[in-house]
Amino acid sequence: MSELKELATVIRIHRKAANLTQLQLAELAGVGKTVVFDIEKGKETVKFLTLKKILKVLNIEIQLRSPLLDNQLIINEKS
Amino acid sequence: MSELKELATVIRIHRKAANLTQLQLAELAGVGKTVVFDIEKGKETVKFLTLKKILKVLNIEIQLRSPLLDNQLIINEKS
DNA sequence: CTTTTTTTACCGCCATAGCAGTAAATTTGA
DNA sequence: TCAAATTTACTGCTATGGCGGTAAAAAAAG
Repeated sequence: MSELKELATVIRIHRKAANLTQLQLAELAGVGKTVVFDIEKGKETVKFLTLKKILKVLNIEIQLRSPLLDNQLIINEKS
Repeated sequence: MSELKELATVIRIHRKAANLTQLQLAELAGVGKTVVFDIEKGKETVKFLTLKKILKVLNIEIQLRSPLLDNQLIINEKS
């Protein structure tokens, strides 16, 4: 399973857990319904900002990790 | 400091640590030099795939985190 | 079963991300 | 100091992401 398939799955699982339809999630995130569908389908070329809007609604954080980053930086925890 | 400023900073720090110029990083990632500059400047509307290409070169991993996923991690942790 | 809801899919349109080229600022380092 | 390297900053162009509308599958509810 590819990374973005996993991203798609993670989003779908969280959306279901939140008891939201794709349309509801899109509206809450302030994006078009097409994007939610595309992301859950595994589209790789979505805008990072758009993805973040959706992840925020679902309370999913993006964390950057690397050998250099001992303290992991959470980059979408606020705003 | 905004989230994406942090992302910009993380990328710059890793790029410097790898001793790469923006142009070299762009070429290694297979993207245009403009994008590397824009991201390090804090541009919020970069494509997720483009960002991933750059992060990959710098050996930075994107990790999704949420209460739901954390529980899963803890459950599966000591297998 | 039938009806309702949700998902999948496709459509044209618009806004813009990404591109190379260029050149000016800035930094580096010899 | 001063030349080279790098970064910053524009440009016009092309490709495409995101949009709502629509409607057919698919799933859920009754």
